[in-house]
Amino acid sequence: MILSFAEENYLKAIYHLSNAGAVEVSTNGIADELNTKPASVTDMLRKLNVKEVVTYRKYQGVNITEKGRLGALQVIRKHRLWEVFLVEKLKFNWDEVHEIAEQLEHIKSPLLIRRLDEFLGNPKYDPHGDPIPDEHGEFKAKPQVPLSELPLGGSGLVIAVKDTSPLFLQYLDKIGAYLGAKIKVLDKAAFDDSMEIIIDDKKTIFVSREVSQNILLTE
Amino acid sequence: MILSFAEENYLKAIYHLSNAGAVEVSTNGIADELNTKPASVTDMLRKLNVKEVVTYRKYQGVNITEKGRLGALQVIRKHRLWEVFLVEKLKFNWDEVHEIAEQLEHIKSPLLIRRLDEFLGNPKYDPHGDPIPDEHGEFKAKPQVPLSELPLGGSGLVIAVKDTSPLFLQYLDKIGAYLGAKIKVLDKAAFDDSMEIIIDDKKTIFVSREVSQNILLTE
DNA sequence: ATATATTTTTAGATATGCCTAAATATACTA
DNA sequence: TAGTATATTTAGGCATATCTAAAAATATAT
Repeated sequence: MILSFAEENYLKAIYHLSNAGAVEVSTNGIADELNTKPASVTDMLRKLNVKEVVTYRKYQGVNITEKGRLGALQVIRKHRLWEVFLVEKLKFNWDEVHEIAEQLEHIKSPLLIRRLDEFLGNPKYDPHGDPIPDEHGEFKAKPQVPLSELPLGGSGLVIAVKDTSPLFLQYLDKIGAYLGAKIKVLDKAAFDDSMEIIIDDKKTIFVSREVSQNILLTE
Repeated sequence: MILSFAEENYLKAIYHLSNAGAVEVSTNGIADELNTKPASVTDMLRKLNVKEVVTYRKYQGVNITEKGRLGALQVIRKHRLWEVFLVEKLKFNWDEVHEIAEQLEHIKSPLLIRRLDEFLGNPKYDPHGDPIPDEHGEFKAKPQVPLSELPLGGSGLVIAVKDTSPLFLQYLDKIGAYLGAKIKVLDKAAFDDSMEIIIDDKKTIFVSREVSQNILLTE
């Protein structure tokens, strides 16, 4: 099945939205995710429906099919492998790789990806802690808990980040909250859900709810 | 200056045709090179003319401008660096890399290319012996003589290949005419321009004019 | 349950990049 | 140099992917 650039991006967006809550994905939600207009989404959904990567009935939202899920996972696999390459081999920082990987993920060559995977030593996680699907779309996600849900006194290791925008990642660099860092909750403020945490038993800081929701930990 | 995928491909084709003979490039020549129709070329030439990467007056052929030449060289730089990456790092054979590099050459990120160049150790030549332009479009081509022009008894080292199609490269692999191999002309047949050669003082074979024109040597 | 608000779709454009068929300009040749 | 062949351009379409504005369907709230 051959998908265009644009089709791959829509599919990926629908996959992500499916996982982030309801199975039913809305036209507006996709438009938001992709910074396009709802009218454009409607057009594309009809095309994706014909290709049987989603099931779509107008006004009824859209569901990704198994075929679509596997297609999306292949694009995600490529994206994450390229991110590993950029960080591990080309010495990019983790906040610089997303945009470039958005381009690289559309390169069509199964052999290239197999060789790249090998060259990188078959990594299982990308620089943001997200799991890399294998050739069959299989992956194992480690159990992840947002920092925001930790109880007072609770602790865990940073295993992934939800928001991968440069600004957020740069902030994490600044406070030293790298992947693998240990975070312990010292205090929680009920009124705004901010918390005081200590990173690697060294640095004590306050983080807002916005931040604590986007840091994922293993227990 | 931002060029589209298609614009970059046209520019590259025009650059190659400019170098391979006349400065004036023909509409049909470009159509041939890109496997498109002359009518499509005419459309594109008008666009490229507006962007000032070529000078074009209808029925008068087209010339690449300095701005266009530099643009083309950047695409060529990316193409050749990716080819080095594919062969040196991902263990592709030299006949497998062209198509993939055709895709990779359009990735937009100056920083990526700078880092890739560094990672590869600033290579000066690609896997087919072609020089890699630097960031300013500068490169030094070694003097190249087609095998077909060598006199009887003459010899040289394979420094590049003109035809980079998989079939030709596989043929060269088969006869052992890798980059760096020594070739000596043992006999020349005037009637069909075929020749008998010896490769690395070991293997004697006959090659047609078609082949000898596409093997480039240093003297 | 009816009115209002929101979401989604349709209709009609636009831009890119390609095509075929026909017209026109240039080149070649007798 | 006239006539033919070749090269090039124009005209009109098509597909993809986007948009705005308006219409239609669905959701919500009193």
